Amino acid sequence: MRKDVHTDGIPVLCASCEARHRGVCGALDPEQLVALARTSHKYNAGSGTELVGDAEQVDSYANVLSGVVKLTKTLSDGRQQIVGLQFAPDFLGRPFKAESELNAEAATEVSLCAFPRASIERMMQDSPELERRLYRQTLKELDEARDWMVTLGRKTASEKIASFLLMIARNIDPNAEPDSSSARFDLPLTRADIADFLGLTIETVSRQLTKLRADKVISIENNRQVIVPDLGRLEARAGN
Amino acid sequence: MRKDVHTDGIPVLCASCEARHRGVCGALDPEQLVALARTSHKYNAGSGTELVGDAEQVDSYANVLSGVVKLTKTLSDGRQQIVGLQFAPDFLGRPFKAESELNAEAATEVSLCAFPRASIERMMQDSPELERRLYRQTLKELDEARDWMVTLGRKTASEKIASFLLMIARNIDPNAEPDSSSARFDLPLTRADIADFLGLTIETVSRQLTKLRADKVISIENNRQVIVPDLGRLEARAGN
DNA sequence: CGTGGGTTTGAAATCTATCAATACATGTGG
DNA sequence: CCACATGTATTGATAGATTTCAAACCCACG
Repeated sequence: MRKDVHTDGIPVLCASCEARHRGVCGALDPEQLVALARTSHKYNAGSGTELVGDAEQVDSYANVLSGVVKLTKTLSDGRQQIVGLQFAPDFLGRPFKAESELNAEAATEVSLCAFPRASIERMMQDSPELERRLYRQTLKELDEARDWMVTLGRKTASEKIASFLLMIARNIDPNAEPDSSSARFDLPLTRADIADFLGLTIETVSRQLTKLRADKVISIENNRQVIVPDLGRLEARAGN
Repeated sequence: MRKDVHTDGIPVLCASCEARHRGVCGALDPEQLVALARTSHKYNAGSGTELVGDAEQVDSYANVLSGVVKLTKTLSDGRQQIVGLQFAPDFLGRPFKAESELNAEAATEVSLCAFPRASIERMMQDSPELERRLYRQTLKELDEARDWMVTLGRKTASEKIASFLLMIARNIDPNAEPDSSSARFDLPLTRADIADFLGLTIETVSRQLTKLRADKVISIENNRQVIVPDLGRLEARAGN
């Protein structure tokens, strides 16, 4: 008896995985997927868990299946900066380098699908399509990093906050109606994280959020749930 | 008669080109090099020349052969941020995207070797080695961008200046003795450019340079030539 | 009901930006 | 070769934004 053609040969682990479509695994044929899945394991990590340490040997990469991972760098005196946020179905890892230059930490509860570094690097040799997907994600991350440099270097505190909220809304509004003019979501970051992302202090973040609330651009429930009734008005404050 | 084996089949255009060794062209065999060279042309551009405009269709990429190219982004009200600097033998271009998201401008006199976008993208199909070199450069740029985000978000004005001088010293000290403890170079950027790179004003840049000079960490001749007698002392001010 | 993490709010201090004037370099023409 | 003009850089005084220090608040949780 013939199995459904679409799931024929797809590992159970991958059957319902978002990364198989939009993520890097989309580059793999069923055979390769089986090979990779054999060495993969899915796991969850609580908010705050360190996934990769700075200056640490990295021997496994992962796909983000749900939740948010923050990438941070820390100066010797403790000042910290978030240099990247990863959402599902992003690939987590820096090919061609055994030692991490940054810290990866779960910003929320996260679910990951991890596989040995060697598996991916071997598979990259065989599958130009896989390498190309990884390359494209890196280009996307570079675009995002450069956009963020403008925010860090040239925007005011209130523009930074508005830009941040917009970025989050675009990445995690669950009911992702393409061009809805409103949004509602849970902040995946604490005030301290937001401060580290924007190059501000906790207090400044709090004050600016309060101001946006006072101006009725957003409303906040339980310190976490954000409602943006009109994304256009928020965008007008992002200073682009 | 047999030609010298090392230059056998190498196009004249490429014979003395740095990009053929350290740059992306190093990925190409002589045959491919000939094919690419046929559609390439070398040219110079004076300081200030716009090489690629924001939101402009891009139909050619290039290698930087000498000089410095700055990549900038501008907000609608004119605030500007430099989001990347490219030195020889960097590759200039953003594969997989027809429209530029930023502005590329000659920061000094530059010499470039340009080729049609289509040539490279076609050649990437055939040569995984070429694609890999481009991928590696993108990863390097991403690493650099993330380092710079820390500088923009978390360092003080004087740390920013010290970090900037160190970065320049590492990239363009002509007599590149690997681990010399001193350096001497011409600043490739004006005070205004430095300000746009660091997210500061021109006055703050000037004041911090003056302070470094007063503290004898650097000396400056003709506003351009910088001498760093002890790179260690400069590094100590970069705040890493 | 108290404890503690995370958040908000307030007042003062600090850093950088802004505004304004002066100095310096480079290149031109007399 | 010098005087002048122009763009660029330095220096000074003041204003403003964000940080720092401190205290109160709020909620989730034991």
